[in-house]
Amino acid sequence: MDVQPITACCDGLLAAPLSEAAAEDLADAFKVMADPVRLRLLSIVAAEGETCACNLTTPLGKSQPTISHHLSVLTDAGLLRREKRGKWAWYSVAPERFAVLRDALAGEPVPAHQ
Amino acid sequence: MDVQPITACCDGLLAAPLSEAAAEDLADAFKVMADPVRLRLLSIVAAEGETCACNLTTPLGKSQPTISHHLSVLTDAGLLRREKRGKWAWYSVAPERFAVLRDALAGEPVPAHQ
DNA sequence: TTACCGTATCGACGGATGTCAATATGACAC
DNA sequence: GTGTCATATTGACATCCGTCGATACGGTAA
Repeated sequence: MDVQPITACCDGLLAAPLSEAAAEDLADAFKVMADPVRLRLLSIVAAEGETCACNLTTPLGKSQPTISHHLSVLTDAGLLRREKRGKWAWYSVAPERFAVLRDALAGEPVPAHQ
Repeated sequence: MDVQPITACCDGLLAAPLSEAAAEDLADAFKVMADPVRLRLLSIVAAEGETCACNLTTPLGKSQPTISHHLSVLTDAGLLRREKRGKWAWYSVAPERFAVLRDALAGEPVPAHQ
């Protein structure tokens, strides 16, 4: 109930002026990516495939509540999927979600400037 | 003296685990994008082409120091270029910089999952 | 049931950051 | 020179957010 739609935008923010609402949504999406612990969690889960949360607490040198918090943020944002099996929580990446951010950054074919 | 290099990463953060340093750099880059005012400034400058700062203060409903601050953040991050002509400051987008973020989000060809 | 374990939530703290009023800087016109 | 305008900087404030210890929840096993 938290996965924001990012409705308005998305021919790339460089294509046309963003509405206030669209800018808010996009900023929220980027905010999720704007933390080194979350980026490392994403990269580890992506590399491992489906990963138990128990494998994620140790390697980043953060406390268990902190890791759990970041995993929730990533899951709420739709970047990770969580599946509970018994007492373990298994995480995997939801790659569809990354396309939204990538598209927002597109906007131009990056011409060699000048 | 502020444009961070984002040295280590960049086959996409989904390709391989990020080092602590690479994650820090990438997170800093995303942090710049994680503000609605900055996103709107980027989109306006991109749409207008080269734009005078005087055209940017009014439409976002923020004070002149606030806009100036955000423009500096974007410029320091290498996303905007600033050129002073007389007493006016002209801004234009530096699209090369966006590729770094886009590449970091690539990592996978986004397979239709399941 | 009780005991233990993995995970999530709560509450509090501290640091980062967006914001604005006031001020400084620097350029043009007179 | 003085005055005015566009922009940048400073300083202070409030809010957001990453972090952790303590605790709660839920499952498994005896």
